[in-house]
Amino acid sequence: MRQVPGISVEGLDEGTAPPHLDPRPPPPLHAAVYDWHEDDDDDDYMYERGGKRRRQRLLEVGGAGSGDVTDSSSVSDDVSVGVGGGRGERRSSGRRKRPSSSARERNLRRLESNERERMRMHSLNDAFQALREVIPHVKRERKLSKIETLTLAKNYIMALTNVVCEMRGEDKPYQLFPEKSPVFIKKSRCFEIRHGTSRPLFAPLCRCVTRITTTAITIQCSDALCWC
DNA sequence: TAGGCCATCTGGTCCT
DNA sequence: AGGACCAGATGGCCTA
Repeated sequence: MRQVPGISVEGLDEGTAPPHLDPRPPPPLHAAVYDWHEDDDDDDYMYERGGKRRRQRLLEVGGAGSGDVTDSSSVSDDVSVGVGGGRGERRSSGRRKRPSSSARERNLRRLESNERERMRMHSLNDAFQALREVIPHVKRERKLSKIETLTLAKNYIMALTNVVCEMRGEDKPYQLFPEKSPVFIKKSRCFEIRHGTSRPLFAPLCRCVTRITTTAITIQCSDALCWC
């Protein structure tokens, strides 16, 4: 049984996530994965974008360190493919004018920025994982998505706050589980939260069958909506 | 096979 | 000025 401060939770297994869900980061990428080129006149630079797995494949196939990885499906020469841009701005060309610093300098700064961003996202994912581990939800045959994690955490906090307030004889501050919710959990889920209350409590927490007693909050779901 | 979810890259903007 | 933050773009993996 997993212990949560003040609350014990049943129905959570300690199984690990499937291999494909392993949150650990892959080894850092390096400059060879970029298909960026300097023209002879040293005025322009180009680079290729894409997902990590593709670049990892390119690393394996194209040879690390070559700095000249190519692919038949590569878009590095296809100027119709956008190259990012933030805050709603769209770029129509994959070829951009380089600023005053050299392409190599700029590429180095970009790599450093990428590394920092990766680390930032990894720490964010670590926080998500830590949150998943303290949220009571059903059997972990499937890892909670980020949106599910946030929604469940919010609802969990609200439900517990209501329980505490009710135990104190105060009004419950939160109206839980409105009719419409943007998040659904697709599989049937059932779990039980045990806590140390001294008197029975009953609360309609959602469309699920929910019962709060002196020792437990029991929630059973037979359909798609649960804690969302 | 389409859609969901995710990791990563990227450049703009904000903050210290 | 440099790093953090943000959101769009992209591509890979998985599941229904």
